[in-house]
Amino acid sequence: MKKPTKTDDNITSAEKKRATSYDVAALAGVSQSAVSRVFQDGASASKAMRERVMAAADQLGYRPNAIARGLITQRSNMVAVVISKLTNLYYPEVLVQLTQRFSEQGVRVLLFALERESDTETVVEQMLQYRVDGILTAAMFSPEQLETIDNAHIPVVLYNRTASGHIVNSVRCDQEEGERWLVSELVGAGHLSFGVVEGPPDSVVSFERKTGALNELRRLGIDDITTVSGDFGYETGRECFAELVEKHGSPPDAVIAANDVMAIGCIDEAREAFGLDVPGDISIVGFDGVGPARYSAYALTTVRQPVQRMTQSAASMLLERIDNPELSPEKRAFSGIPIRGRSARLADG
Amino acid sequence: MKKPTKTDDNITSAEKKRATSYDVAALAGVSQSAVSRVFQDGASASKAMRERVMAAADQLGYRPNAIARGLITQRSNMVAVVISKLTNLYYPEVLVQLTQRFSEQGVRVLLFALERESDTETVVEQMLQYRVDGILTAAMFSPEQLETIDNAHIPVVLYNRTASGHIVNSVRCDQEEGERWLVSELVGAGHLSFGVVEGPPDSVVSFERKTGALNELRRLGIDDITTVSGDFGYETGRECFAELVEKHGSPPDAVIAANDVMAIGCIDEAREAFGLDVPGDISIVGFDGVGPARYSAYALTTVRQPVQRMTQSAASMLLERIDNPELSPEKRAFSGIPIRGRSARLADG
DNA sequence: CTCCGAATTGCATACGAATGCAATACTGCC
DNA sequence: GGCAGTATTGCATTCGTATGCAATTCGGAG
Repeated sequence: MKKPTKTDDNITSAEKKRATSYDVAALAGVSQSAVSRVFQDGASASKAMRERVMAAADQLGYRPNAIARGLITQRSNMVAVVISKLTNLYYPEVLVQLTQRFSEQGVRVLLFALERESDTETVVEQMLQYRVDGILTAAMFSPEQLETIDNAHIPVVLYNRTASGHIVNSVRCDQEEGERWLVSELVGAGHLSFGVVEGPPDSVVSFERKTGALNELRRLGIDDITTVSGDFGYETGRECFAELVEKHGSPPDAVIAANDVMAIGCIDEAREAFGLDVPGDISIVGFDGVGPARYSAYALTTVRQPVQRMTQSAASMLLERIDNPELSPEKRAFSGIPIRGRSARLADG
Repeated sequence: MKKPTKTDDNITSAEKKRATSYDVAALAGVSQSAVSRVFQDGASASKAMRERVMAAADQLGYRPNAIARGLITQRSNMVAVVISKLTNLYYPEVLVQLTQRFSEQGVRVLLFALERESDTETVVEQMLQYRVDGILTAAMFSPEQLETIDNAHIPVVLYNRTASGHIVNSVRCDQEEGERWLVSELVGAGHLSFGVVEGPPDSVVSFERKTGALNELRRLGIDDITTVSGDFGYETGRECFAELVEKHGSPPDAVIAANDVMAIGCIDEAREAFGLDVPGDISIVGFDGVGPARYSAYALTTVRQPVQRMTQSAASMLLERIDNPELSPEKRAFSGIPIRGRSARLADG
C-alpha cells in the first residue's frame, strides 16, 4: 500500500462529482489516454498499467461515459425499436426477445411505443437526434420518413411489414401463405360460407392476412364471404362475431380472424351469445400462435409465427447492416407453423 | 435570396456528413452559438435570426445531436426501464404505457430486458455508463446495486417491489390487501381446504402474494393448505394443479394462484384432466386482471391492478425526482380492484 | 441628436473520452 | 553491451453542442 496522493479527502466512493478519466489518470499517475486505453478492448496497455488504472478506477467508482464515447466514436451503440400498442397483442413477447438479442451484442435498445401504428410523426426526429446506429420497426413509416432515415445513412429493418415502393430490409412471417393453408384446409373440409374478421385499418399485417384469405377463397370458388373489422382486441372479436352473424343473416360455416385474440373473442361470443358449438357448428381460426391460443378452452387452429427465429434473424440482420452499411437490402420471409387445434373441423386427422 | 457562400456544392440534402451546428451557422452567416440558441426553448434570438437559421438548417437537413447535447448539459434525457421476461406476463402492457408516459415528457426510454428477475449483473453498469437520468425497475436489485446507483445520484423507482432494508421510492399494488380480500371471500363462502400456487422463487410479487394469502388463511383458522410453485406460465399452472391434487390427496376446495395465467392453467387442468366443474366443484382465483382473465371461458375471480394509475404515478414520481433530486423517498401503494368473476363461489351475490 | 437600458449576438471554453503521431520503454539477439 | 524492432505511453486534437461573459445593436425617451 502506498500513501494516497497529497490532498486526498479519502472519500470512500464517488461523492461529489462523477469521476472522469482525468481523475483516474491523476490518481494513478498516468495520462488520460492510458485510462482510455485500459477501458477498451483491443488497445495496448501493459499489465502494470492496467492494474494501476483499475485500482484507481474503482477507488473512484469510475466508469466510462458512454455519451462522451459515442460523441467521439460516432457510434451510439443504441438501436431504436418501434412498436405500436395496438399493432398486435403478441408484440410484447417479440420486444423482450429483441432486446435480449441486442443486449448480448452490447447494443442498447431505445424504445418507442406508439399509440397507433400510424403515429410516427415525431418518432423519426427523435431517433435521428439520438444518433441511433440502426432502427427496427414494427410500425409503418411513410416513404418520406424512410427517405429521411435513408439520407441519414441509418440501416432499417422492418418487422412483419414491407415498404410500399421503397427498397428496404425486412423480416416477416409469410401471412399470405399461412392464410392459404387455413383456407384450403377449411374449404377442403367442406366449409362453404365464410366470415372474415380483419384488424385495424392501418395495420399492414391485418391487410396481408385478409388479402391472403380472400384471394385463396376466391381461387377456390367460394363467394359467400362476409367481412367485418375490429382492432385486434378481445372485445371487438366478440362484437365482430355478432356483427358477422347479423350481416350474413346466420352464422357462416367458418370464421377467419386476423389474429388469435379476436378468434378467441369470436369463439366466446359464438358459444355464449349464440349457443353454438365450436367446432361442431362452426369453425373458427386465428393467426399468431400466441399464449392464449394454447389454452385448452380454445385450443385454436391457427398459424404460429416462428418468433424465436424471426427476432433472431431481425436482430442479426440489423447488426450486420450496422457493421457493413453497404450490404444490399434483403427480405426474409418465414413460413408460419400450422397448428391443428380443436377450434375447426379440418380435412384430415 | 443571397448567393450561397463561396464553395457550395449545392447538394440537396445531407449527403456526405451529418450537418453540424457549425455548418448551419456558416450557411446562415451567423455564429454557432446563434444556431444553438435557436434550437433551444428559452433562449434569446430575434425573429430574423431564427428564420435565417431555420432556413439554413432544413436546407442542410440539420438536427441537433442529442448525444453532444447530453454531454454538455449533463442530462441524457433518457431513463432506464428494467423488466424481466418471466416477472409476469402482464408487464408488456405496463411497459408500453410507461414508455408513452415518458415520451410525452420528452424523455426517452432505454430498455433492459432480463431473462430472470435476478439477472441484474451487468445491467447496473450499463445504465450508469449511459448516464441515464433515472431508473424505473420491475426487477429486483441487490442492496449493493441500489447503493451503487445511489452513489451515482440517480433516482430510482421500484415497480411493484420494495427494497429490503434500503430506503427507496416505489409504486406498487398492495398485493397483501388483495390476497386478504380473496381469502376472506373464499373462506366466507365456506371453503376449508386450500391450494396455493406460487410463482418463481426470485419474484417478489409472488412472495408477497403467497405470504398475504397464507397469513390471512391462518388468521382465519384455516390450516389445510397445500403449496406448490410454478413460473407464472400457463403450462406450469396446469402442472401445479395436478401436483396440488396429488400432494393433497384430493382436489382442495379452492386454489389461489399467484397470477391469472397460472389460475387459467389450473382451471383447464381441473376441468380437463380431473373432470371438475369450476366453480361448482372447486373455486380458483388469480391476480392481475390481465386480458385473458376476462375471456368468458374463464371469467376469473381476481384482483385487478390499476395499471393506468400505477404507470402514471411511477412515471411522474421518477420525473419529479429527476427535476428535484432532494425530494425525500416515497412509497405509493395502490389498492387492487376486486373482480367477482365466475371462477369461484363467493360469499354474497 | 444623444444617451441609457434591454435585447441580441459572438467569442471562447467546457463536457469526457478516443486516437494519430511521436517519444519512450522494453525485448531479444548478436 | 549495443542495436534493431516492437510494445507502451503521452501529447494534442477532435467529436457537436451549450453557456458565461463581453461586445454590439436596437429601441425609445429626453
